[in-house]
Amino acid sequence: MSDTPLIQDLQQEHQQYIEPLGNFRRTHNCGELTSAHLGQEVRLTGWVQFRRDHGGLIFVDLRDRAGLTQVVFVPEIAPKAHEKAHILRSEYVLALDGYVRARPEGMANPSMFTGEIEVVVRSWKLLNTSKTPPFIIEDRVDPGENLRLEYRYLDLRRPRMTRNLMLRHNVAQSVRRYLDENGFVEVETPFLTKSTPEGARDFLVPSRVNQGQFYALPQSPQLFKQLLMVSGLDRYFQIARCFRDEDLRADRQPEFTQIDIEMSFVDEEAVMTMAEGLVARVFKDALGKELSLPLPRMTYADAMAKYGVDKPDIRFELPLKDVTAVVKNSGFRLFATAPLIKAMRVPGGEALSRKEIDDFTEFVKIYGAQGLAWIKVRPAQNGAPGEVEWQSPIAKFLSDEERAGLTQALGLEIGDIAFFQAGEPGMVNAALGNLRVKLAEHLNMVPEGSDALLWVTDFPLFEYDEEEKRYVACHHPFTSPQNPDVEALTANPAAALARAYDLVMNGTELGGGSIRNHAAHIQRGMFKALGFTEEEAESQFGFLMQALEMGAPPHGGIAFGLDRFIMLLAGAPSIRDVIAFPKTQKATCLLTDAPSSVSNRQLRELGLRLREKEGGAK
RNA sequence: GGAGCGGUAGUUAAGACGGUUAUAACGCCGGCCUGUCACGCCGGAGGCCGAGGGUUCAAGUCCCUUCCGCUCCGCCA
Repeated sequence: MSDTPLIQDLQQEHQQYIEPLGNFRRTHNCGELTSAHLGQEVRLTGWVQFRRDHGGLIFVDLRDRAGLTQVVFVPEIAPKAHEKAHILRSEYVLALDGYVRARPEGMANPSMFTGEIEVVVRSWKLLNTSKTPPFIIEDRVDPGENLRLEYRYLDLRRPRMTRNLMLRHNVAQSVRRYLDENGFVEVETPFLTKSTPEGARDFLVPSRVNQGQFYALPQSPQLFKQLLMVSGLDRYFQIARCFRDEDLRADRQPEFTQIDIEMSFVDEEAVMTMAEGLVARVFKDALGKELSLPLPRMTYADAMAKYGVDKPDIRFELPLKDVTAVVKNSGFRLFATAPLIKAMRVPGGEALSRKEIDDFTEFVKIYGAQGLAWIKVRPAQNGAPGEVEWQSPIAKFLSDEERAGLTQALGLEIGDIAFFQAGEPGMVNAALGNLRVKLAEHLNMVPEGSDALLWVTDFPLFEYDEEEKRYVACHHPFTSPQNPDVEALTANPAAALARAYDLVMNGTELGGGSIRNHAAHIQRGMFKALGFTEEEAESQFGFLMQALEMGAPPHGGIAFGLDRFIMLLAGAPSIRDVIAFPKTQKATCLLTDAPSSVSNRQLRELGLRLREKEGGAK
């Protein structure tokens, strides 16, 4: 054993100083005192952020959720308070009495909101000690994600995280105010509900009372909000928790929150106008920013053609161009056989190094690309002024005519690079569409602090699922087709368009919605087109169709991903940073150690037995 | 299901070519310090290099297995 007292010993030794709160009432928080409060008697509570013990003077930065205030222990003014202050350590909790005074000439700290003043302590009490925290409670250093999640309550003490949660609160309140003012009624829908095979994997909850049967946690309140329209509620909203048992991402958690909205007697315009107003209100309330309305719109087809994705980031240009017609007959075999060839001109990209291009080539392989063809346009080495030279692995396959065609189609100029992708349309669009975003970041083409919102409309109604060998709903199966002719739907599902719309912000899908099928026969046609037998449709969604037959009004709605919205507003790199207690990528909670095994007794009550091999119950 | 990155002191990182006692900063502990504010100065403690196995005279470093965290593909109506 060493002579140094253990940290725990010190903390325990200090516990003798702990006093009860008693009838102490704070008068201010730690973020609000300024020169306007000079001379006032104040009482503060908070945590010790930093202690600067000068032997004589002792300074402490006291922190609560509102900010920091410097408090000072002065031996000449309060000798007892000063003497005891030597025990203070990081994250000790205290309550103090004192008065506000100006800091001496030239001692103000302009980087603190409360930097003009300090609180001179007259007396104080220790409310609790703290072990030395596993990491410094500060924005400056990011500890590892596992530590942050294991000690989430400390992570949330960090100003950045506290700010995110408060922003989230402000947005939620702003949403509630706007929707309330516009006649929306907040209704809670069940968490224990029915599993449906369409869409994401359900979280299942075994029923004790009905053994062998399961509830599902809702992927969204979709069906219930439609039923509320049949109820005549007219305008519904809910800030609703949703659950999807799918793999996680930086912007995806298994439980997340939607701002869920449904309206009766509306068309697309009415829903989109209302939704724009909501978003503008949030921008104003939470950020103090004006959003100019109406928001721009783009069809799905245009988005895919120009940006390769259905949620384009339009803060920068870099459009994709279809050059299939220009080069399909070239000597480059890949071009000759590809169903689609697209290219993207990058102004100034000629400066990209071989290494950078190799990295981008690796990047597009993620999306199934075989490689990445490119052309650099430079001044000719020993040609006449203005004459250009192409440096490119594929230039030798291109005729003069094809080169002229590309130059014109892409608007190529000296200093540019153009990237090409050829193959199946899905791969070509994914590869170039994602490369576009990657390049814009790499070349700093994304303007700081600018936000670009837009609507994407006219989505396809169906998409073909290669695995299941059938069409599935693009949005969800309750979305109304633009052409309600059920015969046409089943005859040519690929051509059908949906009355659906997505709101996109900076390349992220913020929300999406649609006008629903309120006529039962059209809803039946949808199920038929999706390959449901009448019996399947009846057993899974019979209750919906029965409701539609009981005077369902025309209705539609939208749902926003609250977490993603906050993430964008806060500029957070991960959705975990705007959720108080998120899960890891393996969907576990490091703080509580969930999920965990349960006793055999609990399993017996549910009528469940685990497979023998591994991971059985205790 | 798959690809990639990471795990070294309490924390953040360096060390990677196999070769003395494994570094640094911050934090922590002790002392000094009356205007600091990421206070300063002096001194000190702190390590199963994620875990297990292997190769070798010798492994933080090479090989295999495995656990944990992150990013991405698939998946997410």
